[in-house]
Amino acid sequence: MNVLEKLRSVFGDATPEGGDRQVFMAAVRPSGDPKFGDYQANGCMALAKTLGKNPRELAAAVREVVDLEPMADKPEVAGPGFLNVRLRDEWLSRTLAELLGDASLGLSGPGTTKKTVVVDFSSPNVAKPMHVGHLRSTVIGDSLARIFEALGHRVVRDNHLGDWGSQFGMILWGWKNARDAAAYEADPVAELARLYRLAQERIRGGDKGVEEAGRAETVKLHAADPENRELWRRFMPHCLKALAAMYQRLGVRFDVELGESFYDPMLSDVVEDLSKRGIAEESEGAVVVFVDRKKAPFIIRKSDGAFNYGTTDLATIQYRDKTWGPDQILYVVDHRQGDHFKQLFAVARAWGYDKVDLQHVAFGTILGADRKPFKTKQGDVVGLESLLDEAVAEARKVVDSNSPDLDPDERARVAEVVGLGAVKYADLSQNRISDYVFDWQKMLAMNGNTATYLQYAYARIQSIFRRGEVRPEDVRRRRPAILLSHPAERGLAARVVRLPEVLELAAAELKPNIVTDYLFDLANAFSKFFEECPVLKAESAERRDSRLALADLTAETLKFGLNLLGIDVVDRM
RNA sequence: GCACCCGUAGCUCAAUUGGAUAGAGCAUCGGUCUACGGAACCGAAGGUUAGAGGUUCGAAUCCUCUCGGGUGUACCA
Repeated sequence: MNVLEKLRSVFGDATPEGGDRQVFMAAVRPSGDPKFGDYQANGCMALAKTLGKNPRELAAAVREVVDLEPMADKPEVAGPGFLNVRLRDEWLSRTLAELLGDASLGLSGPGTTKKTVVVDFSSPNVAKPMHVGHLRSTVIGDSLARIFEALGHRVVRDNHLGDWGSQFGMILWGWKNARDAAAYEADPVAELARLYRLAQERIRGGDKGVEEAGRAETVKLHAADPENRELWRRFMPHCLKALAAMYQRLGVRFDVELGESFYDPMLSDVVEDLSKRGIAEESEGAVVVFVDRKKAPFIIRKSDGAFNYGTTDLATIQYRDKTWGPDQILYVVDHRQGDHFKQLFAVARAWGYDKVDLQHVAFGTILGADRKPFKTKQGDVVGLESLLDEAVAEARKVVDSNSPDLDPDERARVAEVVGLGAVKYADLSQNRISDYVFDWQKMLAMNGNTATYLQYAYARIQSIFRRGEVRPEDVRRRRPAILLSHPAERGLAARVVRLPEVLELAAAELKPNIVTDYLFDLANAFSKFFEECPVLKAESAERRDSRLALADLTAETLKFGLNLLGIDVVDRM
């Protein structure tokens, strides 16, 4: 049950004469301050102006009409015209009791209409090891996919691999001119990465020869040159295997991994169709679409006849629309491609794809402490593998010192879960468009607003059940009455029931940090409860059962929420 | 030059999109313990939301200008 949605509909029915129901509903929201209750309706002030009435009187009138039974008593009119709602304890108790046996924690209700969403994320270039820059897209995209799935939407996770671009031309050049056969034998991906870096360095150093040679290799590859195609086919499995290993460690999966190469056969048709419809035109030898005459056009065929990523992206939209008929396509990509997507979406709309909601889920570049793009001291970008290893090693130190009683295998497992959780959470708990300052300390932190804090709260709850020799399933089956006489109990209860509305908001805003904020708040409320309300030594059997139930619901919510962030929990840590 | 993004506590970030006294974490200082796990809890201090105007019941949020930073800007992806 989505409490906010329910309240919105109830207040919607009480919209004053002449007011906009939608606007009035949207003005219902959780209270920022508990002293104003649990939820508040703020629509009266805005309406008062358009209707030419006194906002407090309007609020008083709504108060009389609105029917909050049995969730709450009549709302309270406060300030200039706020309507404050406080959920009834009996209602909260009953709702929690229902949640107790519900594996979906209240998400399985009728809810909003289900849609199909394609999430295009991670999308690394193959043949280059993944680095910290790939983390954001991978982790944010995975989390958004999980959130939409949890809400019952149909999700297509698509890894749009960069397996066809000019970086392959550079590798081909490197292979033909500088390969180390033994190194390739030993570790193909490392050798290919070395060749790529070598080519890049030469080009950056002003070597026009390498630049042209690389481009020529790319053209040959695209033109079905047998040798280059053969090399591509040889390299790809190694590259994909290395990527798959990384995704497995991260716990990220895809439904499809259709790279740029997949769309290659469709590109000439795309250009032809756009030209035939008069959307594309020739300019300076290239085929382009002018989205805005004053600005640079969107190029779909270069003057040398080759296609570029804009063409591929259009073919991709066409394919996705045909294959899945999505309502929404999310592109989880660095904000520096904002202009590209703006143009791409405009061209797609002109082309007829005006029903699908195309969204660029942009995020900031990762910077070092010096505010320049993040590098190690050696000048290389930090590899994702070594970042994860570092985080896990850091976690291992803490586990070793705090829990020497766990056997080494289990400590290793806990360290992996805690370390990866820390890294993912550091990325997900902040979702600003502005650039992101990479900070080892923050990445590896395990105090405060971190995944570790949430995992710790979970482990403490499991510990209660272990110590009390109680099985959570038994508590769930008993469905004890939930007593909310202590403020900490009530605070916890009011948060547990918010999960569905939080997920809806996170999905609407495309912001996983809404989930992290919620979970941190929940864990905080639990810590307070844990300090102030003894569970196993509660003063009565009824109270003990009630608190066990509250603890179990909190644990299940934490586990569920962390899972939506791609983060695991452990029973002991 | 033009376009877009950003500027919030010492640092890293929130603020449910115009709501009530701008909140967290880290760092600093002080407290809590025979504990159902101290990877915790409580408290203090820290702010003219870059600056100046404007819009209105109400602005970190919207508008204008100024200052500062970032990104993009015709054949890389």
